[in-house]
Amino acid sequence: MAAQRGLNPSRDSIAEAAVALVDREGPDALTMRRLADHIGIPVMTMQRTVGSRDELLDAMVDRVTLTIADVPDSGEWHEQFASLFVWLHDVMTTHPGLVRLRLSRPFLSPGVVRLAERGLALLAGAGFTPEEAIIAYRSTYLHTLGCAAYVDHLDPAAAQQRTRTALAALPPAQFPYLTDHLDTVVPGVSGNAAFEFGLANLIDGLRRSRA
Amino acid sequence: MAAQRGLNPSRDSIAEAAVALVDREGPDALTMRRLADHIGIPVMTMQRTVGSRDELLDAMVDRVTLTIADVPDSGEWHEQFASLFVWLHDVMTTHPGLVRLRLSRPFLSPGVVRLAERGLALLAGAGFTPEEAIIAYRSTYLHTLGCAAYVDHLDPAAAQQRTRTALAALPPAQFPYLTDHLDTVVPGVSGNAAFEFGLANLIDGLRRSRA
DNA sequence: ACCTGAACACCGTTCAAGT
DNA sequence: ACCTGAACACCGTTCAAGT
Repeated sequence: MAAQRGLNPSRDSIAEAAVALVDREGPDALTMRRLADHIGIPVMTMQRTVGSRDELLDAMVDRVTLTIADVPDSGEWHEQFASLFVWLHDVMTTHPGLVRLRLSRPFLSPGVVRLAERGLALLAGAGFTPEEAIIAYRSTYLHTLGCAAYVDHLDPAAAQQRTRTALAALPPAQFPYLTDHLDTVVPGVSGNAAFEFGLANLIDGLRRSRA
Repeated sequence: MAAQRGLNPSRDSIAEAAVALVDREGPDALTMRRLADHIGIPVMTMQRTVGSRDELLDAMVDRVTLTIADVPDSGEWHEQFASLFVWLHDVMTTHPGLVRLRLSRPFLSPGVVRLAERGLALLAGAGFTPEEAIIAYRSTYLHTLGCAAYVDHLDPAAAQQRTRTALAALPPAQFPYLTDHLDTVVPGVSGNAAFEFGLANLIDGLRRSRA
């Protein structure tokens, strides 16, 4: 936890500690002061190597998205295309707070740029023009991030309970469907199944537009 | 701007001022103190009627999503279904900071609940089982919010410039597609066209699964 | 030169003092 | 009882004092 052998921790190891902190205690727990305390260095020493808070968030995304190379590049284009976004969704849901923290700016980390290159190249290989490819890529990309952003981190049970309470209080006359199907609707708020369904649906549409 | 006739502003009028503040100066500008100053009342007076910061955010979403009744309920189910999400996307992109501020908790405002009721009822009418309907609804819903969340608020030009600079610096050998199609890719980062494309694509898939 | 403590200008919320 | 000022425990970043 503390800096080893008196050496100041690197940008990447600070980012690692920050990701661990967010994973453990949620996005609101990430403050420069608290993180520095966790690592065991003065705040200003950390500030010096990692820059501002926004730059720390960049470093966190950099770190977390580096593993894209693991996605295989064999198989049909649509299978590879799907794998890319399953990978992205996995990364973002194993570190849930992160999407929320970084929503304000476009992701330009090496891993994400490589994802875009591979995704767009796959679409080009399947016959999409650049204009078609960028829109197809973008809609799949935003679908993935949208689903990942809505996964509740620390307490999904509490989120479901809040939803259930709110829906159960509705007047059945105006809300017949929601009140009738409460037990089906409430578990559905976890976005995971919705992601897979939407991704398959989107990619099916892309394939069909090529046939 | 100031409270009229000595009366303390209502929860809704505080929310109105808060939405205006976020529209004008972005999500980071929304603090309890600054908002109270804008309205012209002491912070604690505001706190009293609106509750905590999280409850203020709820009030803002409540206010902004009230107009769903305007969506017409005639036409084919898939047209109505599409209109619901176009409406949601419109609302969220005219008040961009809001999605980001409220990502942490499920939207349970009256307008959003009514959206869910109508959307799910439309799917049920088209023959989807409850289990199918909730997943279909959820993926469309998250796609919409995902696209809306990534619209950059205050300075889309700056966001595009940042993207362009990052992509232009890539080595063409490893990133042939991105460097070749820079002028097509960069404008594509605005999520609007991607939203419409993805929505049509998703709904086409839903229709096909019913045929 | 490098490092970092102290200080600054904030923040949301509690708590108690005013009426 | 209602209202709200002062205080508390934070926050990110600047600035200048240390070595």
